[in-house]
Amino acid sequence: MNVDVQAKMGKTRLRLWLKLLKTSNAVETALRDRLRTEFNTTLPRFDVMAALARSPEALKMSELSRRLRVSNGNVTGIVDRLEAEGHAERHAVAGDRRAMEVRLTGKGRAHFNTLAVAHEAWVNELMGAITEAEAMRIMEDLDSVARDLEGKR
Amino acid sequence: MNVDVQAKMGKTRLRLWLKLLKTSNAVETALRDRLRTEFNTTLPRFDVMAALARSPEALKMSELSRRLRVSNGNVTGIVDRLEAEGHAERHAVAGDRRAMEVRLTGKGRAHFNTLAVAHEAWVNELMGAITEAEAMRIMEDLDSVARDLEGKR
DNA sequence: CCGATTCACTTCAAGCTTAAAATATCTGTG
DNA sequence: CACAGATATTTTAAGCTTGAAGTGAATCGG
Repeated sequence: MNVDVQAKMGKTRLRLWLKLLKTSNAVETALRDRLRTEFNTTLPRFDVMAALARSPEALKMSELSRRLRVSNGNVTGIVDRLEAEGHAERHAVAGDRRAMEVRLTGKGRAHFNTLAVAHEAWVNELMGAITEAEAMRIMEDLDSVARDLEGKR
Repeated sequence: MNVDVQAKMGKTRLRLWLKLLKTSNAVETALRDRLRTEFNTTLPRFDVMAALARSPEALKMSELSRRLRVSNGNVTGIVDRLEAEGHAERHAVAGDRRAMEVRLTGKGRAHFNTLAVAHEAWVNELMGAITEAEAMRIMEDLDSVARDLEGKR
């Protein structure tokens, strides 16, 4: 590829990145605001609850950390708060005294169901400008980026 | 639109959102890591320096806050750190004793130029899986979402 | 069985982020 | 001019996030 074309491509990718970041920040901010004002909770807590709700089994702290791609210390703090709210609980793991497993309480599960319905509706509203066909195509393109990044880690 | 088709569309948008979030988090995390390990700085500081470098005039704290879409208090902290590093400086604004204007120092401007070159190369590398044509199309789609969101605020 | 290493988790320090309160200053109205 | 309200910024409290250090427990090679 000639040098000028390559430089132009580079600028296009940079613009795409800035737009991607701006859009996802805007959507994320809207979701955070609504979780806070309507349900007095946060996105990290929602994410942890979602991981727990999706799993048929209780999850160990380290497994939560791995699935959500956040540090162990981070999970400690979020689960502390979920526990203080009565939405999750820690239990000892039989056979490994180092480990703790986490599960939603009944109250936590009920609360999450409410949150999840609202969350899905919000996302639909916020991304309403995207059609099914566009969504499919963008997902394919993003997949290629994700696969690429996966290799780098 | 019939109810089933609508529900399916909703799920597709939710999946798109999750993928968008995952991809932009992955790219952002890679950029943060590199800024930290290679230049001992952070994305928020880079963003503030970029805003200052792009502007021909010094910017007031409130103008930085508006452009970067972050709170006033946030800008106070970031500029404090840039100032401590010798990369930026505050000056009184003639005619308004409440206001402060911020500008890059010579050192800050030189440092930013280095950062900006590396940053653009990193973005190109991380988003290398996207072609020019794909980039243009995704940007159009994201624009429609952004315009939509703009109206809501 | 013992010592070294790895593993699971928590704690800590530092930085980013926000909303809300606090300060100081400015501006328009009577 | 007085003063009410608007503006510019900083401070504060709370939460999220990370990397690194710390604690205790499991495991593995000898």
